[in-house]
Amino acid sequence: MLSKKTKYALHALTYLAKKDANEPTLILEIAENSRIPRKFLESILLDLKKQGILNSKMGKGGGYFLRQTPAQIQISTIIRLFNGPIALLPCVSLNYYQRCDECTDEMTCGLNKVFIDVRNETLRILENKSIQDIVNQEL
Amino acid sequence: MLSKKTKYALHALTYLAKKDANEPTLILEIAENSRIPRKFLESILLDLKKQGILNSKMGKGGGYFLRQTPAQIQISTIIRLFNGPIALLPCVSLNYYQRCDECTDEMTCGLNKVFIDVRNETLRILENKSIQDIVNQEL
DNA sequence: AATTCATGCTATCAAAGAAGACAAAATATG
DNA sequence: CATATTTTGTCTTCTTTGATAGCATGAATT
Repeated sequence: MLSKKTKYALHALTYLAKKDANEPTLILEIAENSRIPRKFLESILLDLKKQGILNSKMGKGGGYFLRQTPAQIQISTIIRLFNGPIALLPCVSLNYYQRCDECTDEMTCGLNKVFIDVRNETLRILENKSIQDIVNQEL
Repeated sequence: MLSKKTKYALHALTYLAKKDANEPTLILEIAENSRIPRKFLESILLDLKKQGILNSKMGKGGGYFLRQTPAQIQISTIIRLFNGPIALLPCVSLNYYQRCDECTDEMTCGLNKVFIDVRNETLRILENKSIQDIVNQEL
């Protein structure tokens, strides 16, 4: 399951995607409309900024706004960022690979093989979904 | 990601699937060969027994053995049992449904719609995988 | 000076992971 | 038949980890 953080991130991005990308939106506005704890949301938006997905402007008239188009922001990217690996086992993760302690030899591990397969198919699905798809569903 | 418990369960089942289903296997044998903490494994096997996937025999010559064929044991079943929902959001889970607090109206939530889609496709993959598939990979 | 983002720290809570002690059941043996 | 041995079953506790959330303070812009 996705963590709340991930869900909040997706909600916030969807909210921003529906607004004019040239007008910064206040954190507070996003927080209230998307029902996200304000302080928690701050750290989420900051992470998104560091990843180049959002940009922000300080001072009066400031706020956050999209730096990429909604169609460019893949859901898989957001999940990886806030939820970690998409793969179901560390030993089959592309971006967060880690050896399994139990497993002597990955070459002969049936679990490994089967879950590489699952990962590939899952990625095919998730990489075809973007924030734009979420927005489209809400119209 | 799958919990260790889930991974252990899959390993243990794979181990048992490779043995004669009529001869009970000792917990200790499974634990050592699959590198699973013994006591932790006990509780896992017990859960599998309660679900009708395994059966056990006490006393000398006792142990655990499969009650279903490896092909009958779907990986999705084991994941649900030890890892919880397969869906990525509580509001799109078939077996563990829960409303989202943030979300006023599921009908208009774009996230909901998109992740129902993801869930359906994920299930299509996982329900086609069984313990037999893992065993086959190891031969 | 007011507004807004940026950063770091702390507290809380729940769940996962692991291990020990003792109980119950089945079998073997004399 | 009685008892010892083997093996699973149950219960309890401990440690570790991660998610969630809130607070306090600093820095930048208008």
